[in-house]
Amino acid sequence: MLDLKYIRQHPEIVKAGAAKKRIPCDVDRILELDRQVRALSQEIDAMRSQQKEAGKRISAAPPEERPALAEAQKELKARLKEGEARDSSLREELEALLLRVPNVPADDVPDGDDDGDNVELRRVGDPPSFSFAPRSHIELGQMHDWLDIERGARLAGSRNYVLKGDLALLENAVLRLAVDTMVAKGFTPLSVPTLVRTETMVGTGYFPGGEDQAYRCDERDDLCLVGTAEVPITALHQGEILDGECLPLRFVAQSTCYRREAGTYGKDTKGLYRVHQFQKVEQVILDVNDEARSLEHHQAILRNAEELLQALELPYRVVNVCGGDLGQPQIQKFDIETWMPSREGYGETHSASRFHEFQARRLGLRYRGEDGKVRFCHTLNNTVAASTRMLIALLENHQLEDGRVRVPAPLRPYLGGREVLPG
RNA sequence: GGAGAGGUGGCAGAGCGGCUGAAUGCGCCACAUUGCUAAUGUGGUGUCCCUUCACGGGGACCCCGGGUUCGAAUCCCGGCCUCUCCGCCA
Repeated sequence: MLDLKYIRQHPEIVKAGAAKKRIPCDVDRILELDRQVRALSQEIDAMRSQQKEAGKRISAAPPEERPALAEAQKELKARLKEGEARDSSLREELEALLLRVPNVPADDVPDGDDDGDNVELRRVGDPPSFSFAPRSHIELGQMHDWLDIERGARLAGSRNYVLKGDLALLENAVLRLAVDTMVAKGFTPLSVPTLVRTETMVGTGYFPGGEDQAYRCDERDDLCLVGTAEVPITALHQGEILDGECLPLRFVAQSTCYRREAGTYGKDTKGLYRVHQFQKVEQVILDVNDEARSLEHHQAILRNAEELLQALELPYRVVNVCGGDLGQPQIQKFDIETWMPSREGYGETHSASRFHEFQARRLGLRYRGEDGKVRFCHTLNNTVAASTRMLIALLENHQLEDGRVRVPAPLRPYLGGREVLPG
């Protein structure tokens, strides 16, 4: 959420930002409502002040005079009530609009309509050139009885799967490596709920707007399954005023991620690329309200992911996501796309975002600075490793001619020292 | 799931329906005093909105949302959460 004062002072910047993101946003209506709310609240405050004065006079008056004085206040009470009703309906409309105002993208976010306009920043590692016909992760999975998509679908519907044997172990190995790597960098490991209140989804910017992408409980429980651990981690300290001394907070958590993938029918229907449930290790940073530090963190969390990919010997590229492909909350986002031979291209595996105070403002996540002032935090996050897409990349990039798969060195300790799977 | 208790400022903990944005203690900050530290004394110590060039002024907030009342932290209803006991269970 943007500061209403900021919108009031810089309406053109907000409008231009929304246009760059291709997100419709009626800034003028917001400004109009803001004017009305402020004018009305002045009236209401004056009436309340009057009412308080009258209350004091009544309490000071002799008991026999009180009924008459109280009677005289009834008209004011009625007017106040009417004003408050108008006030709350205006505020309700204003709030609903404010929740949908997109964060203003950074200047170096490229212009563009969709992911086709994202700008490649760098490529690291060369896609493998095979001396044989490479197999897809699906073929490799079936060949070794590692992957059961038919039964996954029978259990849980389309876009579900079962990992078996060494592939199940490999999943755990990648996740553990990811967590351990981040802990070694000083991140605090968390184990967090994946079922959260709707309020938490709103606070992190997924709602309103992303309802179709989330699984929600029925009306008995006001709970949603998260699509990423970003949600519970970022919201961990919602509603708090943190001691500035304890910042930055760096967290890492592995969680199951649930995605409805509404509107993707017919897209990436085969294999593990687009599924309803997977495991992911996520890194989140909460820090003071400082642009320079935010930028540093953004580079750091991007680097953390790149280092992991390099250690796993996976070729990837980094793209600067364009305006039209950015979500509502982000200031800027860098995606990492890892080479996937079966796609004959790069597939998104990581997404590093910075939000400025957008999420913190919605969450009521603040801190007290050295000067004693209370400010909203800055938040950032990035993937460390998402299970299924990492498995695709590992199987397909490191496959051998006989269908076995080479295990990159950092994963071996988690697989009993094995250098090749199966084996 | 059944029965009870409770949610007040950084923490602990008072609070008759008006004089309570809130006693008191601890913590914290400033100043004073003392070789240093400790101890002691004095003062200060919430968040947010509107308004003002400024000094200042007005308002909201005692878990959240409704209600009663001229007036609610205080009474009533609903929700959320915590604790105790019983039941059930990984």
